[in-house]
Amino acid sequence: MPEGHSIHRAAADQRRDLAGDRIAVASPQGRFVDAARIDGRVLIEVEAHGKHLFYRFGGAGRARTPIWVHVHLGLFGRFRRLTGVARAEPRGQVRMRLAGPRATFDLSGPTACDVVDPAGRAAVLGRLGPDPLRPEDDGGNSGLAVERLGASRRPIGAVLLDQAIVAGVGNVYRAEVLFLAGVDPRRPASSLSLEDRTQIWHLSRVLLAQGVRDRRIDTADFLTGHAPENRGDAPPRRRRRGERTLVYGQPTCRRCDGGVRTVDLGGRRLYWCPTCQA
DNA sequence: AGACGATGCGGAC
DNA sequence: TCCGCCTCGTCTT
Repeated sequence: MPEGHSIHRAAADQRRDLAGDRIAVASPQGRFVDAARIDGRVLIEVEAHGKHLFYRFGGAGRARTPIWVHVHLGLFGRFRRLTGVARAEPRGQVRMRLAGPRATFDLSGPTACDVVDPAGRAAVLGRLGPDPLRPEDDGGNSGLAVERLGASRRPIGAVLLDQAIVAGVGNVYRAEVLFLAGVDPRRPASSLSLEDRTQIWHLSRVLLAQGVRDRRIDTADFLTGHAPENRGDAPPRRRRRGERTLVYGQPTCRRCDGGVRTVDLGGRRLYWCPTCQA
């Protein structure tokens, strides 16, 4: 699941259902050793930055410095939202359970789930480029993102996955963004025009926003003009697996029907259409 | 029942 | 550049 859209979706859900309440924090599986330090505090805020999630908890006793929990889902991490009778028994390996009066969220399989101090949080944020899903990054930093996208001679397909350049794009959205931009992922980033780089940033924003809104990646509508922003409030039709992307994981291109090419780039599989992305 | 792969990343070499 | 970690749904036997 987890590219930036999953993290922003989780932050919005948990902000809505948990923030402002006293939260019972536990680690049924036991590997979140610091759960007891957070248990019973009030959750003040949930922040998403790229693929990173931060929870700010209120002080306990004399402690004044904010205390944060940092979560990164990695490849396998996921949240389950539980309400009512379903809330009792954790299913599978649950690293962290956040239980408020209104809902419970179970976290399993994260790469990171740790208590950090403000300096620790700042260190993580310092490694991240602008996040297409953060409004202030689009307003104030889109120029920075567009500039960074062209600052390297590495292939644009590698640059777009670099969280220090743009924070939140993962392997699926990389393929889909470059496909819709009509850009060959092997091209050196520094050879792209300003228009290309601006378009890549813009598409990153629009496609990630689709994922937040629909709770899953489904870019098929962007080919037919039925993208979420044109759809009103109609709920998205649930497509079958394998029908939700234009090139990612596809044997043939959904636009021209030609063969999709793949190459392993840094251990990640990159998909593109050599005709539509010439 | 068991194998396999996945939307990620950091560290060792 | 490769390896290891994290978990679970899906596929194969």
